[in-house]
Amino acid sequence: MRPGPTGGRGTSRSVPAVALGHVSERSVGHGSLRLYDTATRTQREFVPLRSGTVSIYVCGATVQGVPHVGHVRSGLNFDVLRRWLTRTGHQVTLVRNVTDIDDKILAKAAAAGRPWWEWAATHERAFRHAYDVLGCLPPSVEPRATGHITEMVELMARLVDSGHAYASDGNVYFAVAGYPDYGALSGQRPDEVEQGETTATGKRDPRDFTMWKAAKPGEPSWPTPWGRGRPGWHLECSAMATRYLGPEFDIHGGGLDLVFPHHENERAQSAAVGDRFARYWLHNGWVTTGGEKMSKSLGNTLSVPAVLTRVRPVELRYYLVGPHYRSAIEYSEGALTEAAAAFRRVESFVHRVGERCGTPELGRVLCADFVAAMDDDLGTPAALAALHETVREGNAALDAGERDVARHAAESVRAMADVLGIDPLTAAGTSGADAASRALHGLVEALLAERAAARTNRDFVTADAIRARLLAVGIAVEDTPDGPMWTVKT
RNA sequence: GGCGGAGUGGCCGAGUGGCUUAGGCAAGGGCCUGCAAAGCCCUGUACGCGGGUUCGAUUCCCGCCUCCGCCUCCA
Repeated sequence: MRPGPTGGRGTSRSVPAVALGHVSERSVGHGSLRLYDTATRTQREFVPLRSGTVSIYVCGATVQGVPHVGHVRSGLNFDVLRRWLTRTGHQVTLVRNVTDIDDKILAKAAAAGRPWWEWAATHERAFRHAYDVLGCLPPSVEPRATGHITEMVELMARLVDSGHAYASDGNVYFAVAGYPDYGALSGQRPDEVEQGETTATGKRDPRDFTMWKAAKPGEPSWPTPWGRGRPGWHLECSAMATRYLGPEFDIHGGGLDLVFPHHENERAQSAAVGDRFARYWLHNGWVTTGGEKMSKSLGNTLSVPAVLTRVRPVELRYYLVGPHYRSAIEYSEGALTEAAAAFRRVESFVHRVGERCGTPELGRVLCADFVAAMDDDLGTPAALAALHETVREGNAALDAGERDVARHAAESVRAMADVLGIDPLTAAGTSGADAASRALHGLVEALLAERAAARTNRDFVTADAIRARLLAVGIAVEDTPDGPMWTVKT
């Protein structure tokens, strides 16, 4: 627990009646966000290149299949980063690329007997839908690899001209020996490393990696000064990051597995032509199943659409955003269910306040503990603890009839939840204000009026029968000092 | 072989050289309630194993065990 100027958790616990005394308006632009930088293996204070603006490049998906919960964790983690930066007064530019040309896409499309571009487009839509439904704010741009061949060729030309790359039989390789800093990001020793694309024989050094692959019969290709071919994975991210964010930008993110070789290679390509490239490198941890990394070969039982048949989107988001972004998540149905229950506690608090005090606004006031937690390398676990403390204080205030305190607590809860993308009143999968909902509302209210009459007459048999009948169709009724509340159970 | 991560109470999941030993879920007791539900209060003393440093270690150091990731496509 980081002791803050207001005394931290101890203060809020011992003086619950002044629950709002421990929250504070975040002073915009004066934060002290610290982020763990993979390149230095330390937490560093985050200072953007240009004050007030932040540029982020996140490696998105290779759109070769249906997204699973591991894929979207990355998108979610960086969405939280983006929301926090925005909330603390930064203008954020977020680039999340789409790799739409790649060996696996070609192979899977061929196996399915479909055009590669259709296969890629289909799964790109699946990914975007998954991100959307889980409440990821849209990136500033989602560049596709195939749309940036020109930039890639330009970058390769610079590398070839400066002697950092060479062409051989239509392949273009990066010469690792000419870049002494190779390995610094990942901690790998170049001598111990052997790059994967060794089937090609034109390499001058086994450590060299492929930037561009020579055309093969039946595969798509684009023209270059060294012959037709298609881009390698590493080249495209360097080209697209630079295209949209310039030669130097603030944060480069992605999954832990991308550190080597992908990000090491990106950095080498860009640094070799004199670009400073990313200033901070952030990597999120894995979602594993049965102790093993969730790989694409495990089938689609953990695809996002499959999991969303069991919990609501916002509940899956709570599950994936709750643990620290750098720790591993061992996926389990039990833990997912617990996360859903934890979210519902927050949700029902906001609804309780709404029923009794009017719908709480989306507040601006955050707990000091919440701010401290988020500034500490996006400490979402401690941030959620602060949020839950506020829920408890708000519930207590509600029980004590202190409506103003309760309403303020709910507004603060909404503000904190919004930073995490789980505000119960706006998050995906939590609303339903259409015509059918209004009709349902009228019907339930009519039955509850009957039940109220029965209760007044102390005819509890009838009253309980009405409640049981509603419950049987999935509507739970709870009596409160302010009258009955009902919710549709999901 | 090279590089790196992890083992916390019934479960999930933070964190820390001792202090009010997060938070959630589940459990037990209590308050409230026609009942139920929700809510609130209380309870629960955990840190893989063996050494070492220390007044004191789950937290630092050494060794060991187990598990996992990257080095090939991967969020």
